[in-house]
Amino acid sequence: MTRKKVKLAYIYNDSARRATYKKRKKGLMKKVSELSTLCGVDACAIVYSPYDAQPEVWPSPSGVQRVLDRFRTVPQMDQLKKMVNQDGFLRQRITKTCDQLKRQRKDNREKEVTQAMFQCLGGGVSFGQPAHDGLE
Amino acid sequence: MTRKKVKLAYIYNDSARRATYKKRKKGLMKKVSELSTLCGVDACAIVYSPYDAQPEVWPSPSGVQRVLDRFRTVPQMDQLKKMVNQDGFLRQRITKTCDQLKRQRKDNREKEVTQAMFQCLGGGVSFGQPAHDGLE
DNA sequence: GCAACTATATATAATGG
DNA sequence: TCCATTATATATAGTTG
Repeated sequence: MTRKKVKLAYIYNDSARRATYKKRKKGLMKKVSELSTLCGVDACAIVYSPYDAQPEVWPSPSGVQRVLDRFRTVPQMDQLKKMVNQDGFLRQRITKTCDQLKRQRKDNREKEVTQAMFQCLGGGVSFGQPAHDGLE
Repeated sequence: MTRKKVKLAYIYNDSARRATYKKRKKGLMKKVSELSTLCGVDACAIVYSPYDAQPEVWPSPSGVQRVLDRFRTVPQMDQLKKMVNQDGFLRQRITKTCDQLKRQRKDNREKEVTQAMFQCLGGGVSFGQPAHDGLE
């Protein structure tokens, strides 16, 4: 989004992907915290990556836990599916997306062993914004 | 943050707060989806507010559920790390990770459905790789 | 309230050390 | 690799109908 308009697709270059990840994760966490602060809403974000041994979270592990507990009680999938099935345009879009997904799966399969090991071997605990318990 | 640099604090004016909420929630969801797509990471966001009956989530309810399940295992992992038996730990971790991977794959249909909705309903963003198998 | 529409603040891709 | 810089793409506060 800057020197050049980036294509919204998986970045295959390892170092470029990692660099982008670091920047965007930071930006995302900031956005969540701002939304929470400005509007007084309960929100959280969780990101898993091979770069962080622990998931990056906002606001704090316990804050996330609270939001998660709340989420568990809410059923909404049925409604979403119903909405989607009604729209032909969406369906077309989904079909197209599905093809891309297949290609991605193939790629992922090749990586998974390495990924699993990387996760296991990865280092220390690190959370996004430890000090701030977020919300309101 | 535009015509004027907004102070990062709760917006007391009801209508202004709601307007900001709507705009920023949309922007946040876009950011999460972009991070996930560009970097191939597993991520989710949940926002509760008085304006939406249901919590706003990304990517899909079940996708969020999966990330949440993963999150809950983290403290356990911390303890495991301190244990001495590296081999045992690694093996256990890999097994667990593979199981998660299976669930993720099974789940991708729903994920892509929600992403497609996000794209179509939310506006013109086009994803090159909407449903990613995550876990990298 | 909502959907544009700007004008501006921010986020960030590319670059250089 | 990480930082800092910087040029540009995006996000969004304020405004209007």
